[in-house]
Formats: sequence, C-alpha cells, structure tokens
Amino acid sequence: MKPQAREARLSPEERRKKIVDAALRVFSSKGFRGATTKEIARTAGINEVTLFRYFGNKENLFSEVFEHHSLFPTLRELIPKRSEESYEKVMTGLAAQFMEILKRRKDLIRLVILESYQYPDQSVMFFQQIYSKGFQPLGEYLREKKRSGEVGEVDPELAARAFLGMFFSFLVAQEFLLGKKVAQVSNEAVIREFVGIFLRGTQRNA
Amino acid sequence: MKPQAREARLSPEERRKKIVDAALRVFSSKGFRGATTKEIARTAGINEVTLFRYFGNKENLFSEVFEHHSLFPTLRELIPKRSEESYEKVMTGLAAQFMEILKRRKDLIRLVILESYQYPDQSVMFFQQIYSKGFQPLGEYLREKKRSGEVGEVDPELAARAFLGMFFSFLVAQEFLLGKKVAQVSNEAVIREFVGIFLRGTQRNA
DNA sequence: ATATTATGCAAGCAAGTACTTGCTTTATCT
DNA sequence: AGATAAAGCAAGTACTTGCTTGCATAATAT
Repeated sequence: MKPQAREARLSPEERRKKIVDAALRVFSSKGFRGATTKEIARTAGINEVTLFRYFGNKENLFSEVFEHHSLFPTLRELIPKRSEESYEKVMTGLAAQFMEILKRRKDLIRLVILESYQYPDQSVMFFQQIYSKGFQPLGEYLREKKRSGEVGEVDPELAARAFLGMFFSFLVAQEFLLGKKVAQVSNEAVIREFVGIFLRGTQRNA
Repeated sequence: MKPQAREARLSPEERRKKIVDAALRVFSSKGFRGATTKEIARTAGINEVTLFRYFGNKENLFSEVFEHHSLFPTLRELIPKRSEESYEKVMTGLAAQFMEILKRRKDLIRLVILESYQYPDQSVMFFQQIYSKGFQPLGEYLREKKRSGEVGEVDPELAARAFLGMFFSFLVAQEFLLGKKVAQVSNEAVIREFVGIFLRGTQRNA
C-alpha cells in the first residue's frame, strides 16, 4: 500500500485567483451568458460548488474579474517625462509597448466589447482607464512636442486617439476577426509603417 | 357593432425581413445565446411560433441575418477611378463615407465582434468583406498615387489599414464603449484631423 | 491522535428557453 | 359567400443552467 501523497492545498488567495483567471478566459470567449459556471470550474480545475462557496453567484465572479484585472500598467510611465529620446524613438517604443499590452490583455478587451452593451458601467469605467492612461498622457506628450515646435498644427488629443486607434483596430482585426487564418504581418513592419505615417503627419513642415 | 377593420397582411417577404431586422437588433445587443426567440418575436411584432414557421430554428435565423445584411456598398465605388479629384478630396470623402457606413452598420459590426469567437467562419467571411471592399480598393488607390509620385515611400496596403483603422477604433470607442455618456467630438473635426495627419504622413516630401 | 476546516461529489430544485402541437382566428382567393 | 392558407394563442416537452443541500473525504491546526 502506497502512503497517500498528501498534496499541499492552495491558499484561499491562490484559489481565488485561479478561479478569476479561468473566469476571464471563459467569459471572454463565451460572453457572460454563454459562459457556464460548470465550464469555469472545470477550467480552473476545481469543483463547481467551490466556485459558489467563494463568490456566491456568477455575477459577483464577473465583477471580480474586472476588479482584479485592470487594463494598463499605464502608458504614462512609458513616456519619458523629460524627453531625452527623440520623438521618433518615443513613439516607436510606445507603439511596441501598446501592442504588447493589447495582446496580453486581449481577453479582457474582448470581454469589455462583448459586454459593453449589457454592462455599460463597467465598460465605461474601462474606457475611462484607456482614456486616462492612454489617450491623455499621450495627448499631453504631443502637446508638449507641439509647444517645443517639433509637432505642427494638430489637435494633440485627437492625434493621440488616431495613433492608438491605428494599433487598436489592427489588433482587433488580427486577433479577433482573423485568428491565425490569414497571413500575419510582422509587428515590426506594422509599427514602422504606422509610426512613420504618424510622425510625418504630425511633424512641423520643415 | 363596428365592422372589424380588416388589416392588410404583410407579404411573406416583408414579414421575413421584419423578423430578420428584429433579429439583428436583438442578437446585436444580447449576443446569440442571450437573445431569446421570444424577444425577437416581440421586437418584430409577431408571434414566436411564426418565427419558427419561417426559419425552423434560431440558428437558421442567425445565418440569415448575415446573408441579408452585407456590410458594404463597397468603398470601391466611392473611389473615383480616374481621380479627377485631388488626393485630399478623395480621402476626405472616403473618410466621411466610411464613418457613415460604420455608423449605419453598427449593429452588424457589434454582432460580428460578439460572435467572432463562436462563429469564426461567419466572422472571417465578414472580415474578408471588409478587406476586399475596404482595405484592398483603398490600397490600390494608394498604390496608384504612389506610382504617380504623389504618395511617398509607404506600404499602400498597411497605409490603408492605418487609415480605416483610425476611424474604426474611433467609432468603436464612441459608439460602443461610451454611448452618449461623454462629450462627443464632432465628426467633421475628427475627419479633418485624421485625414490631415494621414495626408501629410503619406505624401511625398516636397 | 483528534478536531476543524476546506473541498469534492451526487443529486436535485427552480427557472428559463428552444421548439412543438392542437386549435382558433383572420385575411386573402375564387 | 365559402374555401384556403397563414398567423395567433395556450399549453406543453425536453433540456440547460444557476445555485443549493447533505454527506464523504482530505488537508490543516491543536
């Protein structure tokens, strides 16, 4: 008779996290209604009952997904305050980082789009984040560049939206609509091209 | 006793269309699973049973939504083949038209994003449309402009994606995530700004 | 070792929903 | 006016799903 291997038990926090992570994945692919608690439990590798013991009901779990996963490590930190680096370098780096973030948070983004109609509050909050952590800091940076004369007569905020928007929609098309079914363009090429257009489009005419 | 007002009955085609339209609306806001046949019927102003008599089941109705509503009246026609008009005029007009289309087809777009995971075939088909009717014609136009020297060293296809992407993501943010909750920017200002950036970004350096 | 606490498991309830059936009503056609 | 075909209505079936309960079991604390 083998002595039973007494497996160490996960701490409540770890367990909670495991469930929330699984929930994000399942919610993101099936939507709130399409996701079943059974599947979430299976994905998390726990019993369905345990899920209810932790969160009470499906809706609570859903909320917790949003609370635990905030979108951005903020772009603000990515923008060097005193721009020692060139405009081009900053924007290229930003684009790369932004795409990285979008890709990593793909599930969350999909979920927000999915449920934005049914849960407008959450999605508005979410957008506020994109705004305050994405558009706004970049807008400020561009405004600065405009003051210093490097950037010409553009609305800094709209320009920021244009810039991030190019990458956002590119990613949506690539990741959500196409999957792996279409010849992928390399990220580097896309970044180079988009950044190029944007730089020339915003720089002051020599 | 009033004589009963004998109401004229809709033709089968009209009825069918009414149901499909209602289905688009409900599917779009609730997703495939979230939408109930009962609600679709109520929205269409018909009896639920009639819905089944027409379409057999929910899935057929869903497919029909995609078949009956194709996304684009194609951008190709919007691009004057022999460009008598200036680059700027063409792109401005295109932007305006594109935004119009996106807005009008908002429900369909939302639905595709909603169900792209569960029904990848339909969404890929849908994207093919965006591609062949949006990206490709615009890419060709830009390639032409490049040949004629007006546009500089850019990848025409990626540039097309950048251009349409700016507007797409702007609309997603405005319509899906924000609703009417945030100060709207006028479309004209957005178009002017985005087109401006794009033009300067793609024109050949003088 | 013993008590305690957390988790798994099986079963089930209540509500919702896609879809059916049998029948009545109403508009249209001849 | 009478026959026909289409639509409405009420009820029901089969199935799913969120959530609960009672109990057995395994890990931790004393």
